Amino acid sequence: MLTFVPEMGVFSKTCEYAIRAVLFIAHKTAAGGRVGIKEIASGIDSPEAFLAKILQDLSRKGIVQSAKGPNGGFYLDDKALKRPLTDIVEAIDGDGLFTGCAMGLKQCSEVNPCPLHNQFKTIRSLIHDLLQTTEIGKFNDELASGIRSLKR
Amino acid sequence: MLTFVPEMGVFSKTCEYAIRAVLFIAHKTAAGGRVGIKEIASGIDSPEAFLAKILQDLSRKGIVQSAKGPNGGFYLDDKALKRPLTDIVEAIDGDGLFTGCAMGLKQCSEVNPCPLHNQFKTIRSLIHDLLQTTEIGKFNDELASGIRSLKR
DNA sequence: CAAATAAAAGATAGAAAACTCTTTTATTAA
DNA sequence: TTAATAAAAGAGTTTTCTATCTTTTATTTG
Repeated sequence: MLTFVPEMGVFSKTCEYAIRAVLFIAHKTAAGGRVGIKEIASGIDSPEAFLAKILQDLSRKGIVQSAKGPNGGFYLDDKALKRPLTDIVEAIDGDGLFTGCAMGLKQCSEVNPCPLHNQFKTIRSLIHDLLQTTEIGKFNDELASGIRSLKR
Repeated sequence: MLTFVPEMGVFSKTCEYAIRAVLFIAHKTAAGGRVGIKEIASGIDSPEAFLAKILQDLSRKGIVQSAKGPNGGFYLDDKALKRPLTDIVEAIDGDGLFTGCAMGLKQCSEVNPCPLHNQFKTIRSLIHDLLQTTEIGKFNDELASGIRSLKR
């Protein structure tokens, strides 16, 4: 019997944590300063050690900035604040969501289309446009005021 | 280092195979008859044993019909041919794609929205509408003529 | 400089998804 | 009624993804 039912979100779990963490860092450090892994993990309700690995990765890729030692932590420089959400998604999940075939065909294209090719082309580009036109810093105010949530 | 880059399609791999297999069975048996697992697996380029498990599951759930023994195989009755693609997706992946939060929040809703709630509500319902309004038998002609592909 | 702090790095563990193999059951037809 | 066929069922294995733990490196402050 096939008993598993995947979570099947649009993004991987790693990517979900990544987006939440980056938005959390963005609004927490908008006025300067840094925020530590403990506070981030509890602020977005994620496993601390796992999130540490994810942020390590994002830091290496320049999506977030970090500093070691006392008063250290994660933060975003001005450039990072203005990056689109696509940068996070592509850093973690790659571009499969934007370019892949819904039915898993390797060579699905205009000349060799799967049955759902045209419809999903539209949907994929909607998702891409949405993420591409949304800057990381966009939600800072709504997060500060509490009308948007990053946990639960 | 985080070295993995998930495939991250919209559906699980199991579900991709399921959709392709069901559409294959639909067009192969539109004029009556049955089609065996070997022919289906090679027709959609999927691992045979794994697909057998998936079809077993779909058969139990009434999405496809099957018969054992010589001249046995899989087929679709009239009712099954008219079912929407959502039935396949929900049978395999559940409804997480249609109802879940893009950022993985358990209680994301109108009153407790994640930053992407409104935008993804639109996208999720677009995907649902598309699958809900598309009957399994819809592609039979295009598949028969070869202008749509289920492999590669 | 020593102690404390905090992220980076390395190594490993656990869970879920993807996939395989073997045995059993049902059906057909010689 | 036996042999052949083909799916169903059961019991794995492998791979990938998610998560944890320990050690190291860098930075700050007393």
